[in-house]
Amino acid sequence: MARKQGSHSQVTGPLVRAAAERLFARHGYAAVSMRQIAAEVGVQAGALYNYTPDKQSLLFGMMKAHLDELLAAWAAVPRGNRPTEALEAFTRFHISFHLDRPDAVFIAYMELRSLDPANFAVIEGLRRRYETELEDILRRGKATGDFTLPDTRLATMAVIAMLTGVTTWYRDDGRLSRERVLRIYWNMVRKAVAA
Amino acid sequence: MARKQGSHSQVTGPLVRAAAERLFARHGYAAVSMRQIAAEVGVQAGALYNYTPDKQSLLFGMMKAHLDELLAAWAAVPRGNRPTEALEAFTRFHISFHLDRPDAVFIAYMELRSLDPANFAVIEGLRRRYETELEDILRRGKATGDFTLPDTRLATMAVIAMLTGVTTWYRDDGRLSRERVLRIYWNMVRKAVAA
DNA sequence: ATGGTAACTGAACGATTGTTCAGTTCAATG
DNA sequence: CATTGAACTGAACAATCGTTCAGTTACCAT
Repeated sequence: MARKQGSHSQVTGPLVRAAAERLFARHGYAAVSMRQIAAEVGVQAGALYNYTPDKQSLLFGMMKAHLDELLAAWAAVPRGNRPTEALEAFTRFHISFHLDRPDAVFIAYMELRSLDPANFAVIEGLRRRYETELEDILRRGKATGDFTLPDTRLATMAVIAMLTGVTTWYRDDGRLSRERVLRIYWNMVRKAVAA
Repeated sequence: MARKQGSHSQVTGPLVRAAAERLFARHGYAAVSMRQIAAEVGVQAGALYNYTPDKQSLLFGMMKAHLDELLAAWAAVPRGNRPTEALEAFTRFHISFHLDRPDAVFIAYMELRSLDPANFAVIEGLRRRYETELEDILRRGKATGDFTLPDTRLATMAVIAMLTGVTTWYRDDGRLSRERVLRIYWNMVRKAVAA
């Protein structure tokens, strides 16, 4: 046996990336073997190398794609001019985006150490660019007097940590609706940075 | 060659646990081999099995020790009666404790998925007990009217995530002193839950 | 001094790892 | 319908994995 019926790279390729993402998120990059990924796709391990030069590229590719998409999606979000409005937009965007992609988020935050130094530099740069988006909002709000922030960088990290934390406990079929979570978090953020 | 000069289990034992903790934190449980740990200690891989029945126990042991210590340390912290005082005590304790043990904290949060189901249940239970300490404070503060919290459980998770996030960026030789970080974070927490 | 035991070596084990590749089968083109 | 290239198998590769163990050495109580 060799090629399967109805097999196409346009079909198998996405399946490979999806299986890898799911498994990496569940068990961690180092704990997942190429054979496990292949089994999930329904293929032999060797076939994966039609879709990635190696295991590391599989990880790097999905992390880069995730961060590119994150930055692009935020760039497309309409936001008010005033810092408070921008901060609310960011809060709601960040939570929503992350809740929609729990696996990708988990990998992006947990598997940084599994990246080659060169790949790490790229991903770290993108992550930093995203943080700067929030930092800029906070800085503007501080300048206008809308926010009270002893240290803007620290506030940036604190808010991001708090928002990203949602992914660790939120369940779609849980006690709280998504909209309710968004509202409560926005309220906490608003008060935390309030003048 | 066999036994080294001056070798004692009281010396080597802690060295093994320290090396494992450092390496697990740096590269992840699955990515670290027993031979790497042994090399860090200056010993052959087989010698490690005088100090642990297997690799999994090494991980479980350090996570359990960490959480036991965390709960004991918090129990020993003097705190005021009023919810606001208790919350401040918790905030300062949590950050301080975590900044003192970056590796143990990292492992406790990242390697949950590397635990056997039985071990996971134990660790998860301890973690939950710790979260409940904060949740109780918030609940009391809500009852007395000191705090405004639409959802106590959500607030608990948000605050813990924010506080634990400190470990991802804080450096002892960094821009901000520890005391300054403590103060700023307490201010944000205070405002976030304020009535 | 000597025997016992604690601490360790070094080699080995079966299993599994990422990756390669010659060969096989299917889909699409002419 | 013949041919070509894409998609995949199945076996193999060297390396490494966690773990075991017989043997060797150093420490310590007697």
